[in-house]
Amino acid sequence: MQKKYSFCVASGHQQCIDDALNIAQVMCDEEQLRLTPLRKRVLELVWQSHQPMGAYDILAQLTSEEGRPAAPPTVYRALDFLLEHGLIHRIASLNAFIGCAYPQQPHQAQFLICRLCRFARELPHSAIDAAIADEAHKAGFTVEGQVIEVFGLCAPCQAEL
Amino acid sequence: MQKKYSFCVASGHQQCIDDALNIAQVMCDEEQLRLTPLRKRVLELVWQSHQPMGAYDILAQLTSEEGRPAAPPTVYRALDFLLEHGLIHRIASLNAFIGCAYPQQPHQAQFLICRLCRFARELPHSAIDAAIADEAHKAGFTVEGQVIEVFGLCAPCQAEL
DNA sequence: AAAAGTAATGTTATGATATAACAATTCTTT
DNA sequence: AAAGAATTGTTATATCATAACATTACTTTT
Repeated sequence: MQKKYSFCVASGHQQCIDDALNIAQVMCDEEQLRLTPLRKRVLELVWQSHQPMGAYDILAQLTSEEGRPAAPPTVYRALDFLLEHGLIHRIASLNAFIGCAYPQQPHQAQFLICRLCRFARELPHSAIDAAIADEAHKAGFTVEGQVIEVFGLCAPCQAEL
Repeated sequence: MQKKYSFCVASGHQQCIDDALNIAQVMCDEEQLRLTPLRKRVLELVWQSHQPMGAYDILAQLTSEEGRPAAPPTVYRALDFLLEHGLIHRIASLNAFIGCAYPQQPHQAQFLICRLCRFARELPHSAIDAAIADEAHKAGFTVEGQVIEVFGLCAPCQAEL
């Protein structure tokens, strides 16, 4: 059964997957990048849910649908490609990966992750960026990247308690 | 040779270590916690530098100074104790641990980490917290914890380029 | 002070995540 | 068609972390 997500339940989560794949395809076409069947399939698997997915979960899915078992480098290389071109993000504190909600422009992601349903919501260009830039500036620190992962309870899960 | 850190070079880094151990001792005395020799030694090792340190680095140090080799659970249990009581923090994106600069009051840490010298600077109660609280509130999200790790170049390292 | 109970540590094994190195294949260009 | 480059397959291993149970040490009760 397909898990339902409050924010995509109207159009159906399949729409999220289709959109992500289409955008990725267009982007790769434009930038002369090769969105191979493997890379596309891994991206699709990552998008199967809005919950961060582990590399070995992806591996297991690939193995189950191929005749032969896949090996870790197969998955990690595809993930590296997708990360490098901003199509997915890595959630460091979960050792997991999730589709990028805003692949159009390069950015550092920020997530609100529910500890119950594991839904990971990506915040677009929020005030958090500005606060970080400000703190870094005060310290004379040049920002190159960041890991922002906020854990807690999402609104729907709180309502259920 | 002892690595020098710009912000503690005046008093000497040994002062950082001594302070951290003293504060930990006082806190454990007050709260009836047992800062055993092992836990104290692990805390001291974590404080050997201002760079996040891996569990297996700590393990290697312990092994080299004991007659017998130490096993991973020995270190991880000590780290768990120190984490639980706010004496150290974990840097998720580096799988590493660092002494807490503000163990007096419970808090969620935020770090500026230099990719060259690996110095990890902990920011105390910054505007970043407020921005996160604000964004979370807008999303109806209740914050329970957070991982904030900013990477880039610290001021001294930029000056050297 | 001895016994019982609890907390901490030792020990062995294994789970979970990730990468190195090289071979084979496929795609692209010449 | 051949050469070169990129991708994927394959084997092995590195790295990070915990489960499960035995032993030791500390604390409380009697």
